Amino acid sequence: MTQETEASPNRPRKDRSPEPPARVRFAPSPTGYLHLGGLRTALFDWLWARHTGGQFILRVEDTDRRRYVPGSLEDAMQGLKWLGLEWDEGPDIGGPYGPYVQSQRRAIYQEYAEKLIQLGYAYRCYCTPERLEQVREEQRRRGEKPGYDRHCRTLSPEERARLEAEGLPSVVRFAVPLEGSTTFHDLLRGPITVQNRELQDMVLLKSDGLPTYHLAVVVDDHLMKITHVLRGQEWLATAPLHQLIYQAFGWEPPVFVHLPVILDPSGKGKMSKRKKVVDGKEYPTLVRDFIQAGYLPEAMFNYLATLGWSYAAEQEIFTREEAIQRFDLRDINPSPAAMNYEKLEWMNGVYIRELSPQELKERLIPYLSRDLGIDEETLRQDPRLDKLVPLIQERIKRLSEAGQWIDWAFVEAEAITYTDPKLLLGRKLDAAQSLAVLQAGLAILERIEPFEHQAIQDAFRAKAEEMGIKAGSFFGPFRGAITGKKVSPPLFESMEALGREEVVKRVRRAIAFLEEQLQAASEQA
RNA sequence: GCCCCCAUCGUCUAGUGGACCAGGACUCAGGCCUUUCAAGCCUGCAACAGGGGUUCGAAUCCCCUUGGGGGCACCA
Repeated sequence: MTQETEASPNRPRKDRSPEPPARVRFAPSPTGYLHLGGLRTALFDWLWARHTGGQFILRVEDTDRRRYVPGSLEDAMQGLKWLGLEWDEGPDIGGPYGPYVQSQRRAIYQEYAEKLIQLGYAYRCYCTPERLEQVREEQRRRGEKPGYDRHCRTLSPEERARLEAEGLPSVVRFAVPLEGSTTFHDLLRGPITVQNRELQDMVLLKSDGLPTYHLAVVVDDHLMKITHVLRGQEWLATAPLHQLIYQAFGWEPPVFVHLPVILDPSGKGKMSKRKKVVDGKEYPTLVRDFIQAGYLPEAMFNYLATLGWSYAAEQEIFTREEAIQRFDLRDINPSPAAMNYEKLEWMNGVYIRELSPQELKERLIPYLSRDLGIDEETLRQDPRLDKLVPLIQERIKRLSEAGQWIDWAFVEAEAITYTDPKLLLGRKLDAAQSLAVLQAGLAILERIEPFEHQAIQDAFRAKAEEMGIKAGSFFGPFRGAITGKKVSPPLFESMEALGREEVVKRVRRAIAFLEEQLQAASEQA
């Protein structure tokens, strides 16, 4: 047994001092169903929490009431649970820093917004959406960068008092320094500096009293003692603003980790939440659709972890525990990664083959029930399924493919049609020869004891040799007769699973069909 | 348009100045096995975007160009 040495390509990366327990959160907004990018962010969050022995927190960022999609929070929680990402604090289980739903924290944000105003880092703005749009329109026309013109930033106290007395609705905006620059640190990219003049006086508190993301995320991450903020790269541009808000409050910012976006399979463009169509093929992007398509959570876990991170130089397949042990935020690749569905499929196949047949059967049942129209309990009791599952285990890549491999076993003989004229013909055999083969085989099938795959196969091989026909050619007509397909699970095991009665019935039907064909052909001649 | 980020086979990646005429995986091609289809095994194709530096030495450090991505809301 070779010990893993320093020179091994699978050695752990750099020696690093152990990290203190981290507090990380996954903060979905219930504005749509959970998609792959969100799930990967959650996975990295969870991995880091578990690696450091810290906490993984679920927080709901529902501050946009207009875009709320009913059921999306439940969808996100289901998706996380499906992948095995259990959270330590969250809206459903509570925790020491609750509530974990932002819409229930209004008063907190208002208090902190007020504090910023008092400190001079924020101001009330009374501009109407119409005026804002007009300003942007003019800026665009002049070829300038569109943005708020800071009209209300310089209002005199008297003017403010007047507008306030009129009862005008207002928002709270952050007062970005007019000069200088702001530097924040991204764990993967190092220090990033931007000129303050590039920044906007973003809205912190909306006129409906709810905060925007910028205020809510800073306040909550601070109050909830979040140590590492993992989020999509789309937040990189506003990170300087967040840095300024931390500074204004006098708080220590967390470690920022902006994760690279996941690109669609073509490699160009972020994967959208909708199903992606590339080269005429439709790909799932929502977690629920991946579940429907029959991907295993352990395969998805493994695959997703390799999108932007790698376990070891020469090992693609690894367990949850191994991932936890080696995962390090510093090893995340900052460049965007394209989703590779073929590799996911391959990996899913690997995990399917690793399952015990019993386990696979259990996982297959919901899909088979759906696709075959048979209720789950009936399927569970059906002894044929126990024989069939091992036969398809190394043939399916997704659970949803099982139905089309074994549907023939769950229908009446009459439902098997032989409309494809080649279906019942053995390789290099004509109709008459194939008929003779079926008749010879039928005689065996009717009386062979026991009705088991090895015995049947031995008898068939002997008969084929006797008739001077290659075994493969001899078997072909039976495959067609019994399954109605050119491609099927191994023939003799399939026969055994179906049982003598049904097998004989189907072979007889096939013989009758071929006889009819030959009859019609001779009449025509 | 402006700002920011990124850059190794088609794709995911290993690689942190010499052990690299660049390793693994998916895909693809060929072969073996074989009752179809798979699975498995073997072999092969295939990359450091380009140009300048720094250095005895650069995939690795710096600059420019090019390409790709992200962002520019009272959305997150």
